[in-house]
Amino acid sequence: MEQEITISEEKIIEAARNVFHRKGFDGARMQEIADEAGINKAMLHYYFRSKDQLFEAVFKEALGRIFPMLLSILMSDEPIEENLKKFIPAYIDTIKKHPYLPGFVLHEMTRNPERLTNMVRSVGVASAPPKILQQLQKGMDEGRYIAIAPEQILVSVLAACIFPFVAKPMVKVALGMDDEKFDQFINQRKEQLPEFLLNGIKKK
Amino acid sequence: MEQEITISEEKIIEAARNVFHRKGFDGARMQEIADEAGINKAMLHYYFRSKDQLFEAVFKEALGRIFPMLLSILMSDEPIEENLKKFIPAYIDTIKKHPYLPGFVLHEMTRNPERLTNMVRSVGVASAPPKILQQLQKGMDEGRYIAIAPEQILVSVLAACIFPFVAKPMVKVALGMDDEKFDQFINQRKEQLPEFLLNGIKKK
DNA sequence: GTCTATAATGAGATAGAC
DNA sequence: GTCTATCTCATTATAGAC
Repeated sequence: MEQEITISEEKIIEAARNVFHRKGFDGARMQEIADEAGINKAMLHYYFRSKDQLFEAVFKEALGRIFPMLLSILMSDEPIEENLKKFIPAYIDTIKKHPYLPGFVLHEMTRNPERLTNMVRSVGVASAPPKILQQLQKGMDEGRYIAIAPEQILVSVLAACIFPFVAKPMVKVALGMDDEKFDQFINQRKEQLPEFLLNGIKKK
Repeated sequence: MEQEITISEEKIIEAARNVFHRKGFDGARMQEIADEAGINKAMLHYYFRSKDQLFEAVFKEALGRIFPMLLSILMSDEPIEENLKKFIPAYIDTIKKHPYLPGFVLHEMTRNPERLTNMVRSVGVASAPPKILQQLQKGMDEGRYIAIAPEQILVSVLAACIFPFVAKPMVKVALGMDDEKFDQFINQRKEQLPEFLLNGIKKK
């Protein structure tokens, strides 16, 4: 019997993830989630009580997928070159598996920024100064990197990884791609992005 | 009397823009738009007939703000250096005036990609090959630029400009900024981004 | 053109049988 | 645990007075 629970609960979460990721909280319908899970709408309430709580489960799961990735780049002890060459392809691969995840999180954060602030507060992230910023600063002081605020570089790195997925429809139209071409584009990006970004940091 | 029309209509559009940009179509409430415009809910329907049509007006306006900017970078005849140095600060300035616009457009495109496809089709954009891609290719062929697919560079440029606004809450938390600090961050970005991106393109 | 009141519907949530 | 039927409320949309 216990297995039944986990099976249904897992089916529900999976369906809810699909629907919430694509449509956001406001656009999602409990009926659609139930249909996608192949069960009855009442079951959603049996397991998760309300739409809010079901959403909360999906949103926390999403943060749980994103934050470790962010922290791994922010806090890595490795030199930046190795860090980016390892991190960027891994990051892109993870997003490929859940392509709607970044847009979902960004949209829901915009809709309700306090939720994020509260979560961070409650988890009590010590918010240590990211090591990657220190490393960038050091490289600049030593004249190896060009003089750009480390924060600007960091945001540009994340932007370069995440944005293509958030803007997929726009990219497809602007560059005349179908889904297959877009997938090739992402694979190419995995290879070429570290090179491009590192080249941007280094002094001539 | 005619003036009354345009005044009310303008007030409504402005209120609808504020609400739709922040909450998206699904999260927006006609009541909230009416309150924000300081008029009665019924007036919204008098002027725009339905929520769908009011949204359509706001969405078209949004595309009308974004596409000219995109085309101006894509199709500029100027050398890339001048193009980026002029375009990026101008782009960022425009977004600063409507900070929720990019997230709004991206979210609504994800929610309904066909709308975009249809619009582009109906406008019949000839979709000429972007000149900036040709210029990048030329620079590579001549050995001035590093060998990265021009499309990857183009998307990275757009990402670097747009992403900070879409991810504002995340950036603020990750880097411990308040609104004032974030504004300074954006101003700094306007100055430093062209430098960083051009450095990324150029060969050592 | 602008308002109040109300209709019509959609969606989250619950009751209760099995 | 799972389903059907139903309740309740929020929200879009309209009717009709002024």
